[in-house]
Amino acid sequence: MSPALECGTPLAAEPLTPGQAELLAQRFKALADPVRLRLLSVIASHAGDEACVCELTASFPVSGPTISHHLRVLREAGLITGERRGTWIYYRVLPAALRALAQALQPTAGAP
Amino acid sequence: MSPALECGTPLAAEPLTPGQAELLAQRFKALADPVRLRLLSVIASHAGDEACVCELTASFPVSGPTISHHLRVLREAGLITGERRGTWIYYRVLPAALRALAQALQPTAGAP
DNA sequence: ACACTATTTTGACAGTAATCGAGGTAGTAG
DNA sequence: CTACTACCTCGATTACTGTCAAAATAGTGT
Repeated sequence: MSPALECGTPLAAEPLTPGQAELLAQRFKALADPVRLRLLSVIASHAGDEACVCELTASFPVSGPTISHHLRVLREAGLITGERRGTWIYYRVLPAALRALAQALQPTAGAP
Repeated sequence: MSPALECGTPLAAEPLTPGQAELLAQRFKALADPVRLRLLSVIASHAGDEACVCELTASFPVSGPTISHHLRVLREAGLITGERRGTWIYYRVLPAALRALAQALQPTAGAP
């Protein structure tokens, strides 16, 4: 899923096409939840740049299935990736995806 | 509303507090809609860095009230500001707000 | 094969958000 | 004051999203 991560369009340079807007909105929608933002930041700031689901579940006042749901949303948005090692599944963030979104928000990235 | 725009916390540096996450999510939620993203980009890339509502309404396949609704969401998220001049109301983006959000996404802004 | 743990999937429910039409407010012009 | 334009607010409808409990899947160990 999400073949190309190309959200590099600087929002303020020229009007987004409906397609670009749809794609960007999909990514931002994944960020538009406090639990998901915290999940992202916990994973990103964790030692080894990855975290096991069990650690995440323990850090939030929501049920396991809910954590799983949010991880899936983040995964399908191309913001994180998960890898199974034995009993546990470890998630890590994809920095390029975050960087691409940050770039899209940059006000007139290369304007004179 | 939204007294301080301080979203400068770099998501990946350390786990967000629930409060920070709530605040950030609120802003990202405003960006999580294709119409709003396009409104933002049309305004930002418009000559004079501002656009009249009538121009916006004409550029989208949605009704006037819907545009008005989206502009209100963007306004209440602190991303744009509107000013009445005679019959027309002109909106412009607040670049600092976008920059703050971009910064929050920067992966480990100043990590060694 | 069985029991046990870790994680996801499924199904249901409640709350929220996008959209529109109808009606209201503000400003301009005659 | 009336008519007209630009924009907003209100109320209703429809669609989506976050959440949980229950059940399914995957792996480990006995």
